[in-house]
Amino acid sequence: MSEPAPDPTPEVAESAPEPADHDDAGVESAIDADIPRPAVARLAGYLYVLRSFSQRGVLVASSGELARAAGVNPAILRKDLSHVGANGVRGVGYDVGRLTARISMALHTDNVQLVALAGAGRLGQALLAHTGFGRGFQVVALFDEDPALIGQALTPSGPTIGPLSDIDKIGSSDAPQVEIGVVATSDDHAQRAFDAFVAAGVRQVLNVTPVSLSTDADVVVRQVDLALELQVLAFQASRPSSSGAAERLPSGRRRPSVMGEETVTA
Amino acid sequence: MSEPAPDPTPEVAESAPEPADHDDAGVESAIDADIPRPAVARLAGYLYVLRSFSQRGVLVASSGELARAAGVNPAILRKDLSHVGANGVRGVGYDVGRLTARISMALHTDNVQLVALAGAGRLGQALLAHTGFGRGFQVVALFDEDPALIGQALTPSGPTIGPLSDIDKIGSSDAPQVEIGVVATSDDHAQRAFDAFVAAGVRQVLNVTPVSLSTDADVVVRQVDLALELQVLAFQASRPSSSGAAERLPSGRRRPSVMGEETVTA
DNA sequence: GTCTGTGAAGGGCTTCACAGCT
DNA sequence: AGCTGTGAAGCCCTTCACAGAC
Repeated sequence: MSEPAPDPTPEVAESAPEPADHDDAGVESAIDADIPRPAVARLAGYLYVLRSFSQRGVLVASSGELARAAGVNPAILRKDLSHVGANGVRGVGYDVGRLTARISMALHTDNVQLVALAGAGRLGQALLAHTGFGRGFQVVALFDEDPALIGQALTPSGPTIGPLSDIDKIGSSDAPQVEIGVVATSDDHAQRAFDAFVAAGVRQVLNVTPVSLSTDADVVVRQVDLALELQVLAFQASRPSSSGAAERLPSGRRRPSVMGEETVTA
Repeated sequence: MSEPAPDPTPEVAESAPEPADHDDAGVESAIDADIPRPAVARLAGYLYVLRSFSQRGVLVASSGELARAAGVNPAILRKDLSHVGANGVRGVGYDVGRLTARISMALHTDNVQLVALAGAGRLGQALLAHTGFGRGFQVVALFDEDPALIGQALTPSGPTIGPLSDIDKIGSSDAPQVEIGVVATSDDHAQRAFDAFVAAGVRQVLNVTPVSLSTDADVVVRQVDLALELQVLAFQASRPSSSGAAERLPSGRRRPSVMGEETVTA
């Protein structure tokens, strides 16, 4: 048996103006936050898959279909969904709209989170573009040390870039409460921007610099280093690829990981 | 999916049959590639820490110092270093220069790896800037679909941007052998760029789009999604911070993870 | 019959703790 | 005494396999 038409056709036909229909039939059970961290990362990925399914007009999907689209094992997908109290229909599958709503609620993506971004360089701008999607984030403050950038606005309706010394202003009572700070500055300003975020009361920070930030405060820091990912990839290149045969695979074999997903298809 | 040229030439960059027991100044012992994936990611991070130590004139560092700077547990740092055959001096610590060389060799960072980048937008440019450091990567090919970018060069000495349809040219014999492909395009071009990379013989791909790439070929794919990281961070925000007390910590308490490092300092 | 939900098994990684060298 | 290197314990997560609902 071979792969059932891995459609190399053009991407999603944009001719499906699918409204995001949120119909929850009394979804109420508040799920505990005892979701394993790797599962949280995967659940966020399922949201993206579900969105594409919805745009294609798919109303119901089985765990197998979702898993293949997300590049994970069907069993772990079902287990992940069980963490958010998903209600699939046996013998049928999952309702795409309802499942989307369920995961969004569990990940608190249904409420818009306010983000402050330190570092408006290329990486910061890339992040700004990716968050603007509709994923539940809104960048309400921008900071940078480049004099050419200070005072400008990257988006027509977006905030004006201020110097890093203005980070403390997001802690003032009249300013909107920023939930997440992103450190995308140059390496030598990363710790300083981070300290300012902490002083301003930000409790979660995404650090996209290679600098390891340190603090005494109660802050959750998540670090993503693109160059480090390249190094990890380069190392795995040198690993022997197991059996010499195999050009085709009877069933997709994937090896997922926390977030730096490693999908070895062999 | 037509392989223009199968890979009859498996290039074994390094073949080290037997570990050498004697290592004088010449670091020679070949370490087996049985390094756990999370350890590889941390080792790459240690390189960054060691570089900063070296710049500050530090010649010797203990596992405790290195671990604090890297934000990890001292025990796991020692175990990570044991995987690369590190030779620390008991009662003293590690020689910064020697340890750097040792890790670089183990991660194959001592040899420059050639990279092809599809997608020269903000994210691609950010990656380009980060790899240019001296981390052992060189971007030798750039591709994008934006007519305004095609034909231009982002760096004075860098390659000229070509259309995505030119990706197959990196597979030609006269072109330099690209080891790693990076997919940083818009979502609707990601799979296409990926397929082109695979057809051109690229065996490792870093995917920084949220699209889950699928293939039948023997390719290692690593995915990093910045927006997904934000969602994971936002979720962990809502977790109860365990004990209500704790403003100070007697000893650093860290919770490391694979790569999306989560450092809860409490 | 199909597909979900989940207990149980299995594996990998982190942490502990201590032996051993300097 | 101080610090490294490592076996062993423990934990978390993934995978398997099957009972149960439609």
